[in-house]
Amino acid sequence: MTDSPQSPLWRSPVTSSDRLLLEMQRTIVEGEIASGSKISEPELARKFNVSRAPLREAMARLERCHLIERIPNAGARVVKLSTEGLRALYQIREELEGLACRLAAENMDEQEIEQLRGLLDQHLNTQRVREGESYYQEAGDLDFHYRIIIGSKNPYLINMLCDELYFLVRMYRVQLGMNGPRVSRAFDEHKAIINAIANRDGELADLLMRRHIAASRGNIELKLQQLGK
Amino acid sequence: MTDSPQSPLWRSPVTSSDRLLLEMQRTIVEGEIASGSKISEPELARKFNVSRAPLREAMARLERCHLIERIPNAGARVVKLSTEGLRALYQIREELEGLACRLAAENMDEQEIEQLRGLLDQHLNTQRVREGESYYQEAGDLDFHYRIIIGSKNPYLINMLCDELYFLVRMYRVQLGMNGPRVSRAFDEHKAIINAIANRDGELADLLMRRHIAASRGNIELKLQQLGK
DNA sequence: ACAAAACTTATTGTCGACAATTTATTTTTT
DNA sequence: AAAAAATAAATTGTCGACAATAAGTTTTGT
Repeated sequence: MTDSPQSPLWRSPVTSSDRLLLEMQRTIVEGEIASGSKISEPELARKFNVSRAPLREAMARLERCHLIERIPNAGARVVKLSTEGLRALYQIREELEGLACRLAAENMDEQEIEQLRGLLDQHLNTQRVREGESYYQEAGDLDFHYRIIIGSKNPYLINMLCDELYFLVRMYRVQLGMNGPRVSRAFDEHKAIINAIANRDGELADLLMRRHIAASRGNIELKLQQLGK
Repeated sequence: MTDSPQSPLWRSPVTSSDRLLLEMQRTIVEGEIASGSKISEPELARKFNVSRAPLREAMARLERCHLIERIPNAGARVVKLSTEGLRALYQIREELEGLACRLAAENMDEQEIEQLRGLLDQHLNTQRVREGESYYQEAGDLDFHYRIIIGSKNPYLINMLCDELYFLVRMYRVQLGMNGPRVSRAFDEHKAIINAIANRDGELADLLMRRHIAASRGNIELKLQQLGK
């Protein structure tokens, strides 16, 4: 129980179903397989040049991170994005990442905190160089959140957020094109959170992270409503 | 995304791996397969009279609810119970069930609340009849928590708590023999929580549930330390 | 006698084929 | 012609066998 080396995110993908999982996660998050479309096992098995055994194993893990939904004897579909789904997802995220911040303020060592600061500076630079490029912003933001979650040192929390929920979070952000004007504001919020953690003020870090995520949710929810649905 | 009919807890177990999952969950939680022992696929396949395909599917889902841990090409082991694990588990539980209470206060309809009250009365009776029988207390307590979680109406929350975390919770309680003197106190706490939900006071319900779970954790942690480890 | 390497054994991961179930199409009935 | 029943096609779930990897044992060398 000391650490959680189960998902292919934390170890190199040794087996064939590991590689499949990573590839399919990317494919679904990026929207290359349309949201809501049915998944044909024989078709995908041909496409990826594997048998159905590792494919089904990968699909079981895709279900685990809420990217597909399976019905026995009927098949699997890619999840549909919706405002209610986003709400439900971010309710959990607020709660769990708030907790992660509180625990990170207790459990992160000085070196980890310093690395976190470094990460923020680094992202500030790439952000200046590449104005408007949403990809870097996206990746940077995720790095930040991941490190804090890992800093909580709670294996279950790490597993739930990084291995399960975050793929859906990314899917919402990618498919709604998160290149908005929230860049610099998010940066300031990140900075404030780091300071709270460095001061070992878990309560404040918790509060700031909740607000940060709530703001992010509002942003995405707006986009979702603009797009008609 | 409206509801979550995926796990065999929410639909009747149609497939062979469904039945296997339910049986193995019970087996592990009750301790019939020793904590920490290795799981042999050929052996279990013979024991349950199935091929390895559905067995492996069931094992993938056992891993999801943290009852076993798998290492690629090396095999799977039943999880070991530990004080650190219990801590980590209950940290999450406090947070998520607190949230569940808050949401339940918003989203449960009058009928559900009434049923919840009925459940509590019913458990009071069986408890009086069968003094000291820990099984009924256990089942009753779980029923209570499950209903509130479902009352939150948040599919992700329901899935995470009922389908993933709660098996481990039960495993800790069962294997440490939770027949303690906390019976009547837990009953009063449950009553207070229901009242808060009925009054639509989500904040209070949240607080009371956190305390309730913290008390429960303290109880189990004590037992764990008594047993030497 | 101990350490390292080669070999043997056992377990896991993957494959192709078959059985069971669902979905789509055609046929029958009113 | 529309609805229902029967049939056909396709997809999912399961099986037994093989290949790849890891663990256990014996052999070899210093």
